[in-house]
Amino acid sequence: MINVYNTMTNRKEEFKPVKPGEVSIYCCGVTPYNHPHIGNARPFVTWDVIRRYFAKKGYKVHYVQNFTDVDDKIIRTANEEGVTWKDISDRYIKAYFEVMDKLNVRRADVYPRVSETIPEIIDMVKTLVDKGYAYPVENGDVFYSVEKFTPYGRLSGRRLEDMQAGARIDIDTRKHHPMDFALWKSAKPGEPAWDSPWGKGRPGWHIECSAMSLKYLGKTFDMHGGGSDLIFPHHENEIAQSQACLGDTHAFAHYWMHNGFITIHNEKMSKSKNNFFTVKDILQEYPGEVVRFFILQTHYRSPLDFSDERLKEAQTSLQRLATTHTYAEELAKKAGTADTAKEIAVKAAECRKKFDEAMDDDFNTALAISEMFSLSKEINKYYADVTTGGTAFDAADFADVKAAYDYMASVIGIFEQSESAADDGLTDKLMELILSVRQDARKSKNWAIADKIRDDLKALGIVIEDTPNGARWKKA
RNA sequence: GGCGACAUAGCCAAGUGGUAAGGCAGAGGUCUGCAAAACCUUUAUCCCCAGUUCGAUUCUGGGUGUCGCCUCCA
Repeated sequence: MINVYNTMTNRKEEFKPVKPGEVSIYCCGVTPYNHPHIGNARPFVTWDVIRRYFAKKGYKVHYVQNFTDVDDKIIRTANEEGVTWKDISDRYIKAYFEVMDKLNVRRADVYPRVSETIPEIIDMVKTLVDKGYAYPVENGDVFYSVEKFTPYGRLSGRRLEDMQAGARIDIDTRKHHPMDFALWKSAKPGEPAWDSPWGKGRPGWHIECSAMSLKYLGKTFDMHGGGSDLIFPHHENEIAQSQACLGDTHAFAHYWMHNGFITIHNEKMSKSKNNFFTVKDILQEYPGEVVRFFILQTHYRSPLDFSDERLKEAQTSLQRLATTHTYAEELAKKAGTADTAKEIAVKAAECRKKFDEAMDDDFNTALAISEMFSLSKEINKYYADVTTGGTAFDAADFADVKAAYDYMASVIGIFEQSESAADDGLTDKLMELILSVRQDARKSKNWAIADKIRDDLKALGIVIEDTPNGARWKKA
C-alpha cells in the first residue's frame, strides 16, 4: 500500500489507481528559454524516483511531461537574439535532456509541446466559451471566468474574496473579475500565432497542460505534479479549465503532489531573483549522481538548501555507498557454499522491507536511503570478514543480499553510470602493470617509489588502496 | 493584508504519545610500512510559554523566528 500526500486534501492518502495495476502521471515540465537550474531539476528527479518505484511495485507507468515551448520569455529571448522562438525552445529542450540524462532521469513516455497541441487547445477553449465558462473580448483575447467555477481555489486553499484583497495586479477592465486569466492571447507583431475562431493568436499559459494531459492521459488520471509554486495559479487554473470543460468534477488528476523549493541561503532559488546555479554548471564540478543523491537525501516536500558544502557532503556519502557497491560486485564473482551468510541475508531482507515501507510512506527517500546505509555497513563487514579469511563465503545467500542492495540503488537511481570501458580495457591493463611495479617496490620496502606512484596517480585522479589481497584502484 | 509551511546535535536530516534513524564533520581505537577504504567506540532532554495526558519532541492554544504562495517561476 502506497500512501501519498495529496495537496488537494492536505493529507496523506492511500493511493488507489484509476486503472488497477497502472499509474498515470502528468508532471509540469519546463519553459525552455534558458538552461535549467538545480531548482528546476528537483521535481524531475523526484518524479523519476516515484515512477521507478511504481514500476518496481509492478505498476504499468504512463508518464507525461510537457514543454511549454510557446511563451513570453521564449519569444523575448528569441527577439533579443534575432532568432526564431523555435530555435530557442529547441536549443533549451536539448539542453534539458543533456543534463537530465546525467542525473539518471529516465525519459517520459511523451514530451508534448504546446506548439504541437494547438488544435486540442483551441477545441478546449471553444468548449469553455460555449459552456459559458470563458468569454472573448474585443481584441481577440479569451478569458476564463473564475467566478463561474464554484470550486475555484480549492487546491490552493484560498477563497476568491481573499485573493482580491492583496492582489496587486494591473486593472484590466476587459476582465469580468480581476482573477480571470487568459486562455487565448491575440497575436502581436513578432509573435508566433495560429488561426483560431477569435483571430490569430496563441494559447495562454494554463490551458496547455489541461489540453496535453487530456490528450495523452484522458479525462481522469492518477497523479499531477510540479513545484509548489505551480499550485496557484497554474494548477488551480488547470483544474478549473479541465473540470469545466469536461463537465465532471471528478475528472482530472486524483492526487496532486508538489515538491518543495531548492533554496540558497534559505531563499528560494529562482530565475527572477537571479540567485540560481544551472545544473550544467554544477555538473562541471560534481557527477550527476551526486547531484541526484543530494536532492534525494531530503524528503521531496521539504525545502532543500543548496550549497557547495552540501554537495560535497552528498559526494562523500554517496562514495561510501559506492564503495559497498564495488565490494558487492567483487564478492558476487566468488564461489562458495559455506552456509555462513544467513545472518546478513536476514538483515538484507529487513533493510529491503524497511526501505519499501519508507518509500510507501509518501516516497520518503531520506529514510529509504538510511536503510541503504544500514545494509551498506553489513555488507562492508561481511566483505572484510570474507576477504581476510575469517568467514567462508556463501554465494547463494550473498546473491540475495546483493539483490537487495541493487534493488535499493535502482530505485534511488545510483550506480548507473559506468566509468570508462570506452578504451578497450587499456586503462585496466595499464593500471595492472603500474600496480604490479608498485607491488614489487613495496616488497623490497622501497616506500619512496611506492608512495611516489600512489601520489602521482592521485594527482591524476586515481586513488590507490592497499588491501590484504593486493592493491585496488578507482577514480576519485 | 489573506492563506500556508517549517523550527530536532557543530552541520544536514528522518521520526514517534512512553525519554530521539541515518549522513557529514570532530574525538579515540582496530587494520596498514605509511596512507586510503572499512570496522568499533563516542557527541541531543527535539525554539519559548501554557494546556490535555500517568507521560509530549510528537496533540491543542498562544508567542517568537524563518520561509513560501497571493505577479512569471520547478
